[in-house]
Amino acid sequence: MARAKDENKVIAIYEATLKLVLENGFTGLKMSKVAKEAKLATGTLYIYFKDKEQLINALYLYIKTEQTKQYFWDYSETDSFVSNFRKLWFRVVEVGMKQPEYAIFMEQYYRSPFIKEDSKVQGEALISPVYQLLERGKAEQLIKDIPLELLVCQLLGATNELINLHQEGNFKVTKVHLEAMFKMSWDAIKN
Amino acid sequence: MARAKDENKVIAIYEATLKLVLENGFTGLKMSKVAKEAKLATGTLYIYFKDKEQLINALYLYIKTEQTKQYFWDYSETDSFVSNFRKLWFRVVEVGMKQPEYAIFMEQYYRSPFIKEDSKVQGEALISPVYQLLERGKAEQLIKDIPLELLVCQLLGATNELINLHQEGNFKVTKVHLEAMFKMSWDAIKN
Amino acid sequence: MARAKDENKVIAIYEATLKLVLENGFTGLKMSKVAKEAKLATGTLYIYFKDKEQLINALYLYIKTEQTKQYFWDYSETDSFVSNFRKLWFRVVEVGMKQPEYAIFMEQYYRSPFIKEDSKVQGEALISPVYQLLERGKAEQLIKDIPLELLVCQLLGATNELINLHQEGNFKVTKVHLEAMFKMSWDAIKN
Amino acid sequence: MARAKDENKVIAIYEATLKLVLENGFTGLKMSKVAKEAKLATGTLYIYFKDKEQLINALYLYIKTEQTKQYFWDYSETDSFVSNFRKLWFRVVEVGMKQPEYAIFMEQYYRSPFIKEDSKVQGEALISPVYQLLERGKAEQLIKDIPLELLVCQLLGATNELINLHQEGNFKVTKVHLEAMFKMSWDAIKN
DNA sequence: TATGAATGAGTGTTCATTCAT
DNA sequence: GATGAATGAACACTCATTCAT
Repeated sequence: MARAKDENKVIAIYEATLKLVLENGFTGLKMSKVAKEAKLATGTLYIYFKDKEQLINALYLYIKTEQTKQYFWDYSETDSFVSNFRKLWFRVVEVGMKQPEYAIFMEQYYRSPFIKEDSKVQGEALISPVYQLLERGKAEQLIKDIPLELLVCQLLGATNELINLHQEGNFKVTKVHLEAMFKMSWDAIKN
Repeated sequence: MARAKDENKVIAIYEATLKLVLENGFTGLKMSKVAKEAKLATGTLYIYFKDKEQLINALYLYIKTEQTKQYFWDYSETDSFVSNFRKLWFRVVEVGMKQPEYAIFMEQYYRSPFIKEDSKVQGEALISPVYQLLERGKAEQLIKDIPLELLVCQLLGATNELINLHQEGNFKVTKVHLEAMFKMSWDAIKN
Repeated sequence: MARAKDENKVIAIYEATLKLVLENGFTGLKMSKVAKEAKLATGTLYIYFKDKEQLINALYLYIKTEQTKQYFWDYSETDSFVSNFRKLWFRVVEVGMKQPEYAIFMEQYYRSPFIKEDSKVQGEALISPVYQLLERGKAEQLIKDIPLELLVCQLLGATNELINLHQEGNFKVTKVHLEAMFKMSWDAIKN
Repeated sequence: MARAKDENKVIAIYEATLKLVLENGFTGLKMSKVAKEAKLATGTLYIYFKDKEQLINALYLYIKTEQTKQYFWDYSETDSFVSNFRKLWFRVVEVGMKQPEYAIFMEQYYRSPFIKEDSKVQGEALISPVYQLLERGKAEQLIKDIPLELLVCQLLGATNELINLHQEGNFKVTKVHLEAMFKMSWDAIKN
C-alpha cells in the first residue's frame, strides 16, 4: 500500500502504469518502464509499492474508486428511476470514453496472475449502487423481471464495447450515436 | 523416411496455449509451459512455430476460422432475416459458452504486443457474414437504422459478457436465461 | 545516490573475456562465464555492454588502443629510421609476448560473425604510424621499394608467429633469439 | 571417422564445413547448416561422423594431408637445397591462395575447444619434410644457424599473412609481388 | 527518502544429437 | 543407409527486486 509520503508520486505511478497497459497490455508492463514514465528511479517505486502485484491491485482499487466517484458525484437516489438510469448510463459511457485506460486495465486485470481475490471483491462492492438502481427498476416494474446479472451483462457489455469502439479510433462516436445506443439499451431492458 | 510433421501437434499446441491463457492471461504464457502442457519438448514447439508471436497470431486465425465454421455450418442465406438472426445469436452464445477460451484469448490478443495487423485484418474478414446479415435486416426495415458498428457493439457486447458470466461459474445460465437475453437483444435492435 | 558506474568493471570484463578467448576461442565464449570470471552477475554485464557483439567490438578497440599506446609511448618521429624501426619491432614483440591474449583475440575477431565493419576500420586506423614509418624507410631508400602491404605481411607475419610460438610454451624464446629474429626481419626488408 | 561407404559424401561434408568456417568462423558453424550445405539430412552427418568434434578433427587431418600432397607431389629430395626451397615456398603460397579456407580453418582450429591433441600431433607430423629441408640448408651452411622453430616463424608467418592478404581481396597479389616476397624470405634466412 | 547499479532466477530460442520411419 | 522431426540442455538476454550510497 502506498505510504502517505507523497501522494503525487503515487498518482504519477498509477498514470504511468495505465499508459503503458494501454499501449501493450500487461505483457509489456515492466517496473523499470513504469518508473521511467513516472519520472522516478526504479527503486523509488518500491518505496511506494511492495511489489508489482501490490501496485496492480492498488491501481485496480484506485480506478474503481475514481470511476465510482465520477459516476455518482451528483447522483440523487430520490430522483425517478428513469432519470437516474439515463444519467448513470451516460455517465458510464462518458467516463469510459474519457479514460479508456481504465476499461483496458480492468479487462487485463481480471485475467492476470496478479489479481488478488480480496481486492477484486472490494472493488466490485463499490459499484453496488448500480445493482441497487436496477433492483429498484425491477421493483417498480419499469424494467424486465430478469436476474440482475443478466441485465448487467446486457447493459455493461454494450457500454464496454462502445468504449472500445471509441478507443480504437476508427469510428467517431457522436451525440446522436450515444442517444441511439442509449435507446437500444433502454429498449432492451424496459418492460 | 523421418517422422512426418504432425498436424495433431499443431492442434495440441493450440489447445495448450488456450488453456494457459485462460488460466493466467498472456502474462503467464510461457513457451516452456505450452510445450509441457502439449506434451512436447520445448524445441518441438519451434519446429511448428517460428516464435511466440507467430504462434499467437496463428492461433488467433485458427480460432476465428473455427468460430466461423461453427457459426455458419448450417446457415442458409435464403432463410428469413428473423430466423437467421435468431439462429446466429444462439450459435454465437453456444459456441462461446462451450469454448470460453476462445473469447478470453481474443480479448487478450487485441491488447497484446504480439498482434500483427495483417493477421488481425484477416481474422476479422471472416466474420463479415454477420455484418451482411445486419445490413439485410436494416434493408428490410426490420431493425433500427443505426450504423452497423453500433449494432454490433450492442449485440456482441452483451453476448461476450454473457459468455464471461458463464465462464466465471458463479451464475448458472439456463435455457430460460438465454431466451431472456435473446429477447433483450432483439428488443434492443428491432424496429 | 546509487553506486556510480564503475570503470574498473569494464576492465574486469575485458580481462575476463580475453582470458576465456585465450582458452577456447570465440566458440567457447559464454556471457555467463565472462560474468563469473569477472566476478559479476550476468545481468551486470548487460549494464555495461548492450550485447555480446558490442562487448566484443568494444574490446577490439580497447586492445588496439592499448597496443598503440604501448607501441608508441616513447616514440619520437625525429629519431632516425633505423633506430625507430628497431625500437618498434622490439616493442611489438615485447607487447605481444607480454599479452598474447591480444593477438589471439584479434585473430579470432577477424573471422567472427561479431565483427562490425566500422569498429574494424576504426581500430586499424590506430596503427597508421607503422605504415608511415615504413613509408619513410622507402623514401630514404633504406628498405626495399615494395608495396607497404607486402612489407607488413613479411614483418607482422613473422612477429605474430613468434608471439604464438612463445605463447604455446614449447619453446623458450631468449634475448638471443629475439636478436636473431630481428636480424632476419631486417635482412628481409633492407635495401 | 568416416566409414568407407560413400567417400563423396565425406568430401561434400568437408567442403561444406570449410565454406561455412570461411564465412563465419567456428562460432557460426552449425551441424544442421553443414548438412544443408552438403545437401544431406542432419542425421546423415552423424552416420559419417560421430559428432562435431570428430568431424572437425578429421577435417583437420584431411586438410593437412591434402596440403602435404600438393606441396610434395613432384618434390625430389636429391635436387639442390636452393631449388627445393624455392619450389616449396611457391608451392605453399600457391596452395594457400588457391584454398584459403584451409588456412582459415587451421587458424580457428588451433584455438577451438574441439582440438584433440593426438589429431594435432598427427597432422603436424605430416609437414616434417619442411623441417628436414631447413635442417639440410643449415647443414649445408646456406641458411642461418638459427633454431628451426624461428626459421619456420619467419617463413610461414610471412606466407600465411600473404595468403590472408590475398583472401581479403583488397590487394591484388601479382607474380611480381610473389617474387618480391620470396626475395624477402630468402634474404631473411640466407647466410 | 531517493537513486540507479547490481543481482540472479527465469524466459525465449537455438542447436548438437537421437531416433522413429 | 538416409531422413528430418523430436529432444532437452544450454545460451543470450531480461526484469523484478534489492541494496549501497
